[in-house]
Amino acid sequence: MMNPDNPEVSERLREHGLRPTKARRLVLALLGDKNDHLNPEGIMAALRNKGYPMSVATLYQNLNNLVEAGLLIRIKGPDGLMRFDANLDPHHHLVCDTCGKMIDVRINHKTQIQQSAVDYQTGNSLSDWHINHINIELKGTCPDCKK
Amino acid sequence: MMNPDNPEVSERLREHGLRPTKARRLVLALLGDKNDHLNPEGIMAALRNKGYPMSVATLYQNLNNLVEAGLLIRIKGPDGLMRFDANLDPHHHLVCDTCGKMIDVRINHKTQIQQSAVDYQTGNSLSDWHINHINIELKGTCPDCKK
DNA sequence: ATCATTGCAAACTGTTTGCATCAAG
DNA sequence: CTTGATGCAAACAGTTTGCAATGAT
Repeated sequence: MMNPDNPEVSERLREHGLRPTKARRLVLALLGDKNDHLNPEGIMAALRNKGYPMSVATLYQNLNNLVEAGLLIRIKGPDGLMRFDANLDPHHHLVCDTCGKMIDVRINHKTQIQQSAVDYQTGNSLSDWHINHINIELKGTCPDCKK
Repeated sequence: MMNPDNPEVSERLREHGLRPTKARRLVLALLGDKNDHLNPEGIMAALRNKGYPMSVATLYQNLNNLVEAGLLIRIKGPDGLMRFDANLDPHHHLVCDTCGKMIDVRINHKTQIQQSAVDYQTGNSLSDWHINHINIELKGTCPDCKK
């Protein structure tokens, strides 16, 4: 993982109004370069393995802090558990039904999607709503699980 | 709600290999004609209001039975709680960020979406995956909350 | 009569909170 | 030194499970 002692990490935290404590630097450094969409348990396990155990309370508190500060995005995994994504650019996810792996994808058809969407029962357009976000989740089988 | 004593309800249950017990008929009848995407608590409340209280255990057991039997679809609400949908046709959802209302929408651009999707980091196509489901969630503000 | 279903209470899982100790500014 | 962060343990919410009583075929 990226070195949590890297001044850039502390910098980023301060820029977003958070004290650069050890716990935050560890979490941010771990998620910052990996793109694993870990859940809280996975984060704890990863940090424990690297010799930096952290209490559940601290982890959850800081995950909430980091999300509020805009340094992480909270997403829902296929199991319904929260996962955390350090990729802040708008993007979507492709999830493997078999192993749960989740990768980031880029999709460009937002406008068309929005235009083609109609109320399921009436068939009417949705122009009386104000749509501000489109979230696309692809599901399938990853290359490894296809074998 | 649709009459839970309607023979059609029992029929549907039997067709799907489930005994037409009172609990199942009530849940299926409630969700069958409404399109409210209720969560378990909401279902219990609705049934209680109508004079048919049901224990949590029974409700959850039966929701699982009905989903396994293919009579209901389990979806995740914006709050992360499960909700249940009796609309079995493929469709998507539009959720109000303010009040949580959730309506069904029809979207026709599956092929284009699938074709335009690329791995976020490599930019490569996803042809090494087998994609079998696309789930689109629109978020915004509903007509009532816009006022 | 048999076997599934109900419903209570207890277990469980993931997440949050209270509070005394500890660390950052 | 002051204020915020940590971590334990206890609380919490939603869901599941064990089991005796009950209901469906």
